[in-house]
Amino acid sequence: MSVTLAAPADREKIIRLLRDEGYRITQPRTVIVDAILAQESGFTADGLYDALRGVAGVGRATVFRTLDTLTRLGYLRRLHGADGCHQYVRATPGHYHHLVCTHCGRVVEFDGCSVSAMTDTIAAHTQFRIESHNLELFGVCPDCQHAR
Amino acid sequence: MSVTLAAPADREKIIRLLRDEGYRITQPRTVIVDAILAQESGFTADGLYDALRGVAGVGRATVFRTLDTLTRLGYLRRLHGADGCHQYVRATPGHYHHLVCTHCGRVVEFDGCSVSAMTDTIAAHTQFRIESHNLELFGVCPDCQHAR
DNA sequence: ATTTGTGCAAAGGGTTTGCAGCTCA
DNA sequence: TGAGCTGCAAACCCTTTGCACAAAT
Repeated sequence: MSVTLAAPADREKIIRLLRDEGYRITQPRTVIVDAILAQESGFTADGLYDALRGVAGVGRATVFRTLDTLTRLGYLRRLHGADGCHQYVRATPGHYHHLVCTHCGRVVEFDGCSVSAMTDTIAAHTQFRIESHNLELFGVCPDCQHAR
Repeated sequence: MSVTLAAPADREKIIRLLRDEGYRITQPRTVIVDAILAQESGFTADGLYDALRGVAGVGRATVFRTLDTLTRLGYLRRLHGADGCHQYVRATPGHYHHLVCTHCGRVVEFDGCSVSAMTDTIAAHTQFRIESHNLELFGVCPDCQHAR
């Protein structure tokens, strides 16, 4: 199993991928990317929009469109569980599961070797052909456990 | 591991629990419970409202409120994955995971013995104290695999 | 020069709320 | 009878869309 802190902030890598995928590197997009990299934890689209309000004249639609793009590219993931079905977290393309600290919002990613073992078992029991899954974990990170 | 077809339809059990919890057994609530038990698969609040439209003068708000109540009592669960973040499925209180057929919508429940093994492993690796999780699987059920 | 992206404002979907009246216990 | 529940409609929140203009390649 591999476990990493979520999303090593790599502005250049994101911008390069955007360009490689045929997206233009516009001022609003770079501003939004920077704002995302500044987020300590999960965030909502509208929260990000508010954060940008003072800084630049970026429209709400552009925020939504850019979040969508980055989600498609794998640099963001939408979370659904616990509080709020509309949060984004930074992600590393290829890492598919998140463990979120419910106190400070810190996000840890882990890969799914044991997940696929489990889906195999369930497939055998149910005869379903399992095509996808959605797994999110919530808990308290070491720092927040000690800081009390 | 235990695997069951989701939610053996038990109208009386639900109504008894509602009463035990201090809820009144009103005509709209029973109509909504019946409508839920008639659902073959996942459904949306508004879909249920539409289904009731012709039958009775049940208001949209009441539908939402009742779905909320039944979710709290464990007889419904909200699904988030795949298509639509706003579906409900019938559930059995105490069973926490669902496997949904993406073709016919059939829902199978399974318990989480292997899930807790996995969360233990992840907790050991990350030092997080894991408090809750959200797991949904999507696939194709045996019937839909053969019917093609 | 072209094509893509943008802001704005309006529309859209889903859900919640306020409240007067109704109903179950 | 009275607390709890309801329907209605309006409000609300989040997200998407249409469109004329602006900016990146």
